[in-house]
Amino acid sequence: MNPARRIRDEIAASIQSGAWRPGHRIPTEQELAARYGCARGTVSKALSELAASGLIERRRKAGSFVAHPPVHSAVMTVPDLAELIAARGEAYRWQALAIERLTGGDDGFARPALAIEGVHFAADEPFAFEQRRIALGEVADAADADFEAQAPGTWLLAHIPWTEGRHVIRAVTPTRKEARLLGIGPSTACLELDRTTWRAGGVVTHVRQLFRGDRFDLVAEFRSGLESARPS
Amino acid sequence: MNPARRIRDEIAASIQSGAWRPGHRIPTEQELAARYGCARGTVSKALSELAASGLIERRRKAGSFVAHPPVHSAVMTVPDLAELIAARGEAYRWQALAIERLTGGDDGFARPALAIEGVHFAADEPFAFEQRRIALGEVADAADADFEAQAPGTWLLAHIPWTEGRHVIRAVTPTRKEARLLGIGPSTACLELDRTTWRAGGVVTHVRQLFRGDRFDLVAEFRSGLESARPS
DNA sequence: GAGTGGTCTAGACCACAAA
DNA sequence: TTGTGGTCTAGACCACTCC
Repeated sequence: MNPARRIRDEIAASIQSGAWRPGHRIPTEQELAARYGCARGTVSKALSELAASGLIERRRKAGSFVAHPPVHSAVMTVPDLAELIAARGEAYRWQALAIERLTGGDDGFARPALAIEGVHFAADEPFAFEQRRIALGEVADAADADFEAQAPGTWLLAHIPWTEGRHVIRAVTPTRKEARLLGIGPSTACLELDRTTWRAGGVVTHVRQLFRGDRFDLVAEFRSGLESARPS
Repeated sequence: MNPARRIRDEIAASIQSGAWRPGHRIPTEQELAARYGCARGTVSKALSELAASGLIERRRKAGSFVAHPPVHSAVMTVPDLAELIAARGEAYRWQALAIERLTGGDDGFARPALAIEGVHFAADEPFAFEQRRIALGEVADAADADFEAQAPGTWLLAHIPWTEGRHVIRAVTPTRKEARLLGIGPSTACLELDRTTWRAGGVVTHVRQLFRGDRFDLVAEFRSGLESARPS
């Protein structure tokens, strides 16, 4: 077995089993190198990985310590809707309701922009209602895309990879119009997902998606950061 | 500047700016070492960090390539409610409604177990309703804890650090009883958070929390995995 | 077979913070 | 001042996989 991996995993096991409590001091790199019979660089690599995963905290001169657990950091996978629905084995369809070019006005979003409204369908039933703005200053190509044929999220994913962003998730009661578009009663709870997406400091797009509460839920997982099996 | 960090950041910038598209081949470690005038180990460290953050993919003999972006992996912070409310500057209070020891029966949860129901208050108004089970086989100490005085989540966080788990988030309409406990109308949408928590393969606790939709929302952020500033 | 990443070594120097 | 982590080097060998 990999020496570095072995050191890393044994320490991680000591922490996760509760044998080493938060605040516990971990042996120094030199001590570990002697104990495992390897070079200090190898120990350093193992401890660096543990620190990167948040399990331990390292301070110069003081040493390495078991970190205090973060309150809860979970990884949530927010799929592209077209892929999500296809993965469920249902037919996916996007229907644009309105596409408008915004040049003036001020709603806090950059101009010029594209404003798009539409509905995502799964198996020919409404699944989510979407309202989006795209900053043409950041994504000039978007002006030529055909958002009647392709959902803007799918297009953006293919053309603007590696963005940063922020979601806000809440439960809301839909407006009458929204309930009608989603084919639900006016008091059915909906999950609202607000996502703002940046690249290099500039806002690329903002989208508000409204899901039928009875058809969609989000899943988030938290692990100790290690052995990151690829989420599929 | 750190050579390793400099290499890492320059490559990351090339990817995030869109100059290097997904699939683009990155120079070999040897080429980069020559270009930056440093040892191959330094380059290797930089590329390993990029690979760990998911920005690139490395294959032996073939080389390193810009990865295809994950659909969306966002990090969600799920705070301890006592801390969350204290951080808002409001008074926090926990009120237990029922505490029961389960020895028989079968609801899919291990026995013996503790079943707890209660309400979290912020500024003396109901904030969330909670139903929880704790597996006493995994957490024997919990039998002696005073869950009238302290919310079980707070106790568990202090006594069982470093767990793994899974959240399911959805929007629901509360039952009459739940609406009454939360002090809301029966058609106010609520955010439901179902969390199962493991340690070493065994389920430690399961909790269902119901939040007033008008008082609570979740935030999740996605970055490129680098320069992880600690979420506060 | 040959090129690439993966890992390890032994040593060195530096930066920083605690004592 | 001193102990600790942080980083870098030059070299070595291995493992994998594409050709």
